[in-house]
Amino acid sequence: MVTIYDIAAKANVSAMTVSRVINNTGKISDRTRAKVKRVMEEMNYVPNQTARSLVLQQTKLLFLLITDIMNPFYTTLARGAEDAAKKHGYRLLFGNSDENLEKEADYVTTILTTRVDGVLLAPAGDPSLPHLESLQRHNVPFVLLDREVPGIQCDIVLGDSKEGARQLVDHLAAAGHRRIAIVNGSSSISSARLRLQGYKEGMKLNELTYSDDYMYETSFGSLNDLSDMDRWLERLDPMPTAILSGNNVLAVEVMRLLKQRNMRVPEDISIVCFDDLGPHTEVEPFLTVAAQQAYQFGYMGMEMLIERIGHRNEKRPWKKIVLPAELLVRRSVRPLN
Amino acid sequence: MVTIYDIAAKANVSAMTVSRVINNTGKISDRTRAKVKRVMEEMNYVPNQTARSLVLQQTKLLFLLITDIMNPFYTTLARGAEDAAKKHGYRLLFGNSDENLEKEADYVTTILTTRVDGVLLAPAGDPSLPHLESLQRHNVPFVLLDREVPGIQCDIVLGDSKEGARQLVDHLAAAGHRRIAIVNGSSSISSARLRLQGYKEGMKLNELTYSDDYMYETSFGSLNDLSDMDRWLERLDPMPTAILSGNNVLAVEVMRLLKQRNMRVPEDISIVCFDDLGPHTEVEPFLTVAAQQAYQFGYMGMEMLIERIGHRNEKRPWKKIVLPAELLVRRSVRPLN
DNA sequence: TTGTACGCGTTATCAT
DNA sequence: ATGATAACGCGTACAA
Repeated sequence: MVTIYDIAAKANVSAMTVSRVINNTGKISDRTRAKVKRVMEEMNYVPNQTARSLVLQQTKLLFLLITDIMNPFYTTLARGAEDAAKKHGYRLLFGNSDENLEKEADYVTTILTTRVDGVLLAPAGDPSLPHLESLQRHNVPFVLLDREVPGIQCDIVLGDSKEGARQLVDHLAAAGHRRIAIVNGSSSISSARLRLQGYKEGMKLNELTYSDDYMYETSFGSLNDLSDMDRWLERLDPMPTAILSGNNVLAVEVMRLLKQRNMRVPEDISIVCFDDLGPHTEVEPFLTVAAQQAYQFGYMGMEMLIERIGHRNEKRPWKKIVLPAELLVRRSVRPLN
Repeated sequence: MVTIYDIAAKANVSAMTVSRVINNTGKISDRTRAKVKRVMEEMNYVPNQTARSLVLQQTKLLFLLITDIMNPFYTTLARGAEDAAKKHGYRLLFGNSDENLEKEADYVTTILTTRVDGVLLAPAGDPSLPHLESLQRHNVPFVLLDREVPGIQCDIVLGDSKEGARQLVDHLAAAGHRRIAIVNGSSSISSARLRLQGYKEGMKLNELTYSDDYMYETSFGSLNDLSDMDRWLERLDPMPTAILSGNNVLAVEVMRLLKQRNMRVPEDISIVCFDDLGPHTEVEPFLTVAAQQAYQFGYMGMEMLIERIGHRNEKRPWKKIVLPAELLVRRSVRPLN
């Protein structure tokens, strides 16, 4: 490997001079600088970031941990995070926990041993607490995305889940729906809890009755097996006229199930959900959704993180950004009145 | 930061002994090992991968560079790559070139300075040549994905683009279509060239006439502006009855355009394309496609890469994997006979 | 303006 | 079974 010493020898200067040329620090005569640069070119020199990291005690590496790389919400978010990181000269390591605590634990180990400068992460849920405490213990700055974790104080970017869910219920109620069921992610996830809460409040405000039977809790990720949800739906009597889904992936699973049961959307049942389904829809977007600003989650979260890293010694107050969801009315709701 | 010296001091052993415990190398008495382990626990010791990388001359980092993080083909591929990397104890750095040569160049710089152990990449196109030569010059093992680059010998995973395109034409021809147009990615991309070639051969085999007017070349990424493609379509006389799209994203763009023109698919015009649209489709998959094994691209490519890294000194012959595309017949083609 | 000595945290080599 | 020393490639502090 070509090192600064090889350059130094060939250019008849010291390694220090080469270092200064590379980093544009200190005073260097134009002649020396030109000579060193020429030799670097000739020898195809590339600085060794590993050595640099060791001495500088910073890697210029950031880590983004998401929970579902197949979900367009997270890929769009990743795009925002990547753009912001790049803008500030950081590189981005990348992981996908699959809503799985053990995979998340593995990634935390990687994060720690890699000595990344900071972490942007969507935690798997409340049980992620020890993972986050571990990051804190090791002084790794992090910003949470989309989900709060009780017991952790930190910078965070959230969507307005409660308000968004209420809007979805309002929309359904305005269309004349009275029996509205909800399919939601795990109650160990703060955003799922808030969506449920917003749903309940929306029901109450619209003077609709809520029953626990009308709630089905599962995972936010893709489902391998729809039979359990099928049994839930089977038992409902009377059938709901509409279903609110806690996120986009679940909405698709619900539609898959309805299809199996030969029920049409929205003729037989209406559907709304949180999060949009990404730009690459085969046909005109169909689902009525509370769309979140996925790109902004990543972009703003990353800016917060880098800001925090820049002032890691000061104890600035934690920042919390709450992004509103936008109701996009499309064709998955049937007017009943 | 807690180092092996801190552990060593507290455990009354040398740093070397601590290192041996960590890496399970050499002979250590059970008593010493237990003591060292206990101290490591107490002090929350985490090995410093940076220092390790410097001395071992390997980072255990791999890099995946794709061209469109919003495209489900690539996210699925990424998932495969990640799974394979993890299985072998590697971590994965991640970049998104956006089909853009300059972004690609930036990432090559990152790759070089980071001293990753290997790279898995979908090149932006033939002009990526100098970037790949740069990797070769610096002895960075890499595996190409989806696209060949003339002038570069290396391991590679390809889809059978020619055969896939021919199948799509066959399917259209069998449905009675005679005027088939093609919307394709840049001809500087090998897979786009092969798809065009497969299309032409398919036309010939089915005794259909091909005219250059019926070919529209653009970028494989999302289009900001459909007006140019609109003018192309406008000029066609007679109108094609079907369009073959070079990939999934372009197919969606074509459908967006047709929608603007109030043309229905497949009633007014039929559409087929390369690549599927991912698992999260709002409604039942609609497009008839030549589906590629996206996950396998990533998984097998990663295994090849790691295999290559393990034998980087030997000069084994380059491997080339060609994955077949599978025709999935759905509802975007109207039978004309 | 340029150079010397040292340290970042770890592992390999050689010694005991 | 354990330890001392050097080395990985670079940047900081200080000296010249």
